[in-house]
Amino acid sequence: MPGQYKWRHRFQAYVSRWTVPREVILDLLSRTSKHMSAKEIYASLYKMYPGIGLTTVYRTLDLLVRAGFINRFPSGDGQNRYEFKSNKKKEQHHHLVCIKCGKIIDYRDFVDEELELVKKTEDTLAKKHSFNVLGHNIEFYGLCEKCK
Amino acid sequence: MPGQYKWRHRFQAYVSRWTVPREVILDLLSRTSKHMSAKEIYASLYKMYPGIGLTTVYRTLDLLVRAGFINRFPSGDGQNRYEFKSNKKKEQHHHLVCIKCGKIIDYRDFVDEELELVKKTEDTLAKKHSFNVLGHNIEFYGLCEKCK
DNA sequence: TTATTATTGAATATGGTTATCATTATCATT
DNA sequence: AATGATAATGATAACCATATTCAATAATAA
Repeated sequence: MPGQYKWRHRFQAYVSRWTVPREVILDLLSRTSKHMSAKEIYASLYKMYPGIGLTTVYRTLDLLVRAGFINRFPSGDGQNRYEFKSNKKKEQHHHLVCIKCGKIIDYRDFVDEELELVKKTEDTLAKKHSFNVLGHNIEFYGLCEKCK
Repeated sequence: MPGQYKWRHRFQAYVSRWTVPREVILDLLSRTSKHMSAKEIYASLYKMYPGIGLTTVYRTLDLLVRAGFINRFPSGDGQNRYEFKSNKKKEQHHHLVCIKCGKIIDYRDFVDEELELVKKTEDTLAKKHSFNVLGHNIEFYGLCEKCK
């Protein structure tokens, strides 16, 4: 089965047991470029693994966020969405969110400038406030073509 | 009473009636630099206006966000927080949020660079995706001095 | 293979926010 | 200043995402 042991080693630095739910959730997120909610992830996995529980999805997502595998960000409609954290610069992006229909567009404009500023800000804030900066959310919101 | 008619004119471009709840909620937010949740706003106002309802607080906050008087941002603990939107450059800032205790630090570093990049990004995204950009959220998150 | 115990998942609770609807208050008109 | 149309309010209950509880299950070490 492809990917079965793909993340195992890195994952087990954070938790002791490698289980099917952890495997399939991480695998799903690594394969999609969608920004999925917990419910969507659950629904998607349920087809192939009818035993899986929504509770476990929430728990595992939380785990994956803490372990740095995925990003969690609020999507404006009251729920969080999750995406695989890529370390390829090509795939780095931020979000443009429609507050009416919820559509999310990834944008990659000014990545270099953004990353530079983000890095600089992170370093400065970390020093200045003795903060351990773990990540950031940058998003623009407004009305998409259809909704405005 | 100070502030009683302070916002009235600008406000009434968006709604037809000027009411006590609208007055006091807007007034409270304009006076504090705290990032208050709906519940906190309700609790704070309840002392002086025991008749006020939580429902109205939520409704009014929503109104104020849409009318551009205040910013709403998710604070990581599942609830939203609100802050008065200043047009004084001196007061513009973004947030550094502790994911453990919820502490929020306003930072003002690199404001010029940030604003420039934000402006540029907004313009580009608006054109490129026919998006009507209404605002943005920029926040860094991590662990504060006490929690790390 | 077995024992240990981390992990799971069903059920239930929690907590922020929203919808409903009868009552009340604002404000243009008189 | 009084009236009346209706916008706005607030109590209640519903809703929905997420968290907690706990008995059952399954992953690893021995």
